Amino acid sequence: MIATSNDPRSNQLLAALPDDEWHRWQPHLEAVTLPLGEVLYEPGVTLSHVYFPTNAIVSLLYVMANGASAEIAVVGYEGIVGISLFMGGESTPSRAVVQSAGDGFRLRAQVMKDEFNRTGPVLHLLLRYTQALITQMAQTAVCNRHHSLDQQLCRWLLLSLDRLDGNDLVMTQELIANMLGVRREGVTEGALKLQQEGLIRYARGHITVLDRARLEKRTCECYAVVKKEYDRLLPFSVAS
Amino acid sequence: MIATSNDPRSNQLLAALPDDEWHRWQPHLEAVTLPLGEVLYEPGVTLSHVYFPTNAIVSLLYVMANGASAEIAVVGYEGIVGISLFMGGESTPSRAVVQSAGDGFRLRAQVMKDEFNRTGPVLHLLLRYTQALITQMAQTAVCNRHHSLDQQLCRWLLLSLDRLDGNDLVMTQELIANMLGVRREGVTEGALKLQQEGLIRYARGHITVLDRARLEKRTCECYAVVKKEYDRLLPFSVAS
DNA sequence: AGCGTTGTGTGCGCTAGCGAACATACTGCG
DNA sequence: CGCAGTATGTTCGCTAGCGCACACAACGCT
Repeated sequence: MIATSNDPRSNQLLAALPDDEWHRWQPHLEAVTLPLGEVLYEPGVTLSHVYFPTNAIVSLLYVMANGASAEIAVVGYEGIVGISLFMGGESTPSRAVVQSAGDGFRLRAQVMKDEFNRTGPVLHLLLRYTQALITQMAQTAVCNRHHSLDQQLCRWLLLSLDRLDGNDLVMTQELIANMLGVRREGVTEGALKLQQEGLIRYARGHITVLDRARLEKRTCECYAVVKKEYDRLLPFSVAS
Repeated sequence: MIATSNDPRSNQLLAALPDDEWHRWQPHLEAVTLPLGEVLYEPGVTLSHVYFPTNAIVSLLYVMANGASAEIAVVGYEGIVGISLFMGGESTPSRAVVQSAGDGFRLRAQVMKDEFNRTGPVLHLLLRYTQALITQMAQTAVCNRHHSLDQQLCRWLLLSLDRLDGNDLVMTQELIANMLGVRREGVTEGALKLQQEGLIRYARGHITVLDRARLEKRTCECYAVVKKEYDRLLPFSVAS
């Protein structure tokens, strides 16, 4: 479902642009590779670009004063990184980090803002996307409050999988722990159970999902809520 | 800082409108009283109005399948309830409930959308507000993950206090527990400590904050992050 | 005055997840 | 080949918060 070449239209927001907008944007789109761990923006820093991942995944993380962190939301080929640019704040208190290496495109801040301010269909597309992102954040808050590490791990795997081509993810338990804001040992335990029951297989930073359906059964309602809302707000949205 | 009469301009978004917008809006603004517990919108239901609280406070809550709940964000005289209307989704998976009785104004959905689509300064004002709200949600997620019930209680008291005139809030521990998504007994314990140390005084659904400064010392960084971001994005914003 | 309702206080056993320390085991590099 | 670094597995004691049960006190209604 994702084009394998690095086609800008692999990003579903770009793909959803009407033809005339698309032709205006195209010359400004700059292809970028997004290596694991790359920081696309830091808290409080004015953004220079917005990013449209194609086959990369970007985490929006909040890092606390003591270094502990928590993932707020995740953005893949269905979205855009840097909404604060058109929302008007120019920066946010969070950090955007590449969670799964891949490619994407970017647009200079000024170009993005100019396009947004033309207030055609692009505006409504981006705002609907933003609402979907808001839902994801809200659900993350709920999930952090009420659900078990095991459930959250499943949710996280599913959200990542939805944004990837295939069933493999390159990801250590340590990194997952950072995203979820839990201990690495907790992730190890959860992953072990999943592996023993045959839902996933993993080894040294490489995870393969074997039984997606059972992952969905094990996770909390949060995954479905978010998925449904993305589907509703962005009809072209995330494949599963 | 808040006008005592029910003046629409007590709502800071309405107050921030340029004169010509304001004059267009004024005839459409309908004064409403917002009693404790009133539900302004339900998950998935298309909004009929947006609400501008003046001296009421509205909680955005997510209620799970099993009835447990968690507050996602809180809106007072600095904001607007029903952003999904102009964000394009028309509804959200969450519920808006009056957390502190008071007054406000509302605008019919169509009027709001028409105004938004004129895409003047109103658009940018509302989007900046939305970004502030996003920050609050993100920080709620982080706080739910990493901070103690005691800290969250302080944060909650402060956020509520910022949206009220004076130092009193009408609020039972049971309701606070629903908002925070914790047990009522936990809130009782936390509140007891605060009372013993002279930070607050309370009795049967009525809480008085005695020492705001020490509350701020006891809470986690989340409160300050949110406050700072509101101040930055909405320069007129929340008094303290 | 009496009574149900509502709000708060307390105790108890239980569990998930934490923090820390340490044990493997695989992998890539010199 | 050997070694350093990285990823995962395991243990142990500890604490916050949960679920449950119940006591009590204040309020407000008849």
